[in-house]
Amino acid sequence: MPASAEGALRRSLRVTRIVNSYYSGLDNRTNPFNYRLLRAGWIMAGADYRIERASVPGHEFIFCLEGAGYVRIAATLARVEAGQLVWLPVERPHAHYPDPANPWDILWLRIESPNLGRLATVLSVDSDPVFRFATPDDVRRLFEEALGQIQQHSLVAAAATERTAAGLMERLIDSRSTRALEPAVAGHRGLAGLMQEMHLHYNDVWTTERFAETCRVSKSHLFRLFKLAFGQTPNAWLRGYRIAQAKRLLVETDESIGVIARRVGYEDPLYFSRDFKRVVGLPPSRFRDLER
DNA sequence: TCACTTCGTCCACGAATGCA
DNA sequence: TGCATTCGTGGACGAAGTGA
Repeated sequence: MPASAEGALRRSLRVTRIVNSYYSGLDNRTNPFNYRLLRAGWIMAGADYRIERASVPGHEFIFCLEGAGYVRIAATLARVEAGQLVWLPVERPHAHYPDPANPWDILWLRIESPNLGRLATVLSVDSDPVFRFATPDDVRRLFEEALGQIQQHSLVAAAATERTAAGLMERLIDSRSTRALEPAVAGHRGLAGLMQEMHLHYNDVWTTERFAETCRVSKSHLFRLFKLAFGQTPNAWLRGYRIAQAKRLLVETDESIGVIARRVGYEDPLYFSRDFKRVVGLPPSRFRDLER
């Protein structure tokens, strides 16, 4: 039996072991920094270990050391494998659990910061919460640093946590930056600008002329460039992002389908329903019922 | 660049639901 | 029971997207 298969089998038979689990000793009044590390821990999960919660404060970051697992936030279900990180905005209903055939070992952090929600939006965390890295060991070291800092309950440690959290954000942003794209589009400032505009103004009216003008290229070159970088057209990308935002609003709010359609950029609520069903497989109203 | 295909929007209509 | 509102479906047409 290969070593990797043997390791997976051994993990699938074990019971869950909480190796470390720490709480922060500093609250909002005593911690003057932007990032506040609320909790951190290390878990060697058994096959039946499962976390399912409606809401807790902050954002949770899980780094998979070995094995594999799954996370669910709103309607997004994602598989996480060794060396990958998953970002969970845990103020919303969420769940995470190991792959029973190969349960994961994870390091996890729960961080609170006023800017994390906006950053999550910019990085499309709702539609793609899993981050992959060229050098995952660097990310692992940041988690280990944070585990050491949270045990100290001092301002010096809180300051160090600020640096560690900022380093983690830098790596998350970097993993989704244009540097990760094909060489032909790497560093294309127009395309980077277009992506930033699309993230910030996804609910505006976008025409092919606006895509091209924002990217500062011709229409035909825009389609070539975009497809090379993302494997789809600008409108297809925008549609996926809008549907992801709509899923979130359907679960989090009581607004009507028509209001949500307009909020995410669909001028025609009827077309939104048709598009939603085509992408998700359910009409918006049915999706909302099931998710609640 | 251009011809062809696919997509997005609009309109009309019907079903389901809530309310007076 | 009738009316208003919300949501879903189908068809037509112009705009967007693709490939040579």
